[in-house]
Amino acid sequence: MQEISNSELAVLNVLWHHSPLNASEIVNALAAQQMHEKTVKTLLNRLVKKQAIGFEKQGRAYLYQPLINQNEYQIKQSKTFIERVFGGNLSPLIAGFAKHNELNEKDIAELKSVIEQWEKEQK
Amino acid sequence: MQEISNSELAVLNVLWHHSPLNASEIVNALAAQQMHEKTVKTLLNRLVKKQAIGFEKQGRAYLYQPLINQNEYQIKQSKTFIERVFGGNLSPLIAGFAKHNELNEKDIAELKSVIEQWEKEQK
DNA sequence: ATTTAAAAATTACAAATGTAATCTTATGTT
DNA sequence: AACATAAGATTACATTTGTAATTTTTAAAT
Repeated sequence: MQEISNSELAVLNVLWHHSPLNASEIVNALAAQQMHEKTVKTLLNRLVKKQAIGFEKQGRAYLYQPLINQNEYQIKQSKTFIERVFGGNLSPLIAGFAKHNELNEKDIAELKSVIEQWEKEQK
Repeated sequence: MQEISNSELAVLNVLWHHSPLNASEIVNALAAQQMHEKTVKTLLNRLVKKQAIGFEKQGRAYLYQPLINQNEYQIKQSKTFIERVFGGNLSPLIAGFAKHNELNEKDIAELKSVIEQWEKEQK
């Protein structure tokens, strides 16, 4: 599948959060990001063309829903990002966040739990 | 400053690894990624225009070096990425990596050290 | 000094992207 | 049934990006 652009992703994020939704509901959800209605419609069309979302007719309107899985998308993008920006090493990202005080209590707790889980699985 | 594109970043990464370098040295470094010489030259020009790199003349050739800091770039991009893809939460990224077995011994060790460091600083 | 070859500068060009406006069509209303 | 209106479809258009080719300049060799 073709790449999903940044602005397309904003639309997709809405549908990952809650779906199905019709176009005007999506427009409303994106009003905060001051994205114009016509722009959202364009992006919906492009996402359909890219087979990232699908729809079914509901009266005059369409009901859209994602066709790709958010978690899969996230992990794939993460790998690509870390490859591109960090040469494939994850930990510099974490270290960078730590250094710039971007980590909070909750992050640390979750990191610990991830580590614990990982170690359990290594048995 | 304008955004740095993916292919531009590949060039910039070479210079972050070692600089200053002249164009043909950079071309050589990128030969592995089968990037055409002319393409590299174009990207060097664009990076100069974007003020991401600078140069000084050395004979007929230019010696290029980065003008922006890699760590700063990395943290900024990381924040943007995590905002865009994970809605701002770091830990799902790590958890995702863990779940897909993308974490190795070394990553875990570094994560632990980051956590330790973080806790020390919270005192 | 001339020629040449290598560097840099300029130009090219299609595809993707951001951002809408306009056109067409189907549906709800009167 | 006619019509207004709202949805979706199509068109628009400048900018960015990937990927080079062509042109111009200039230092190096003879």
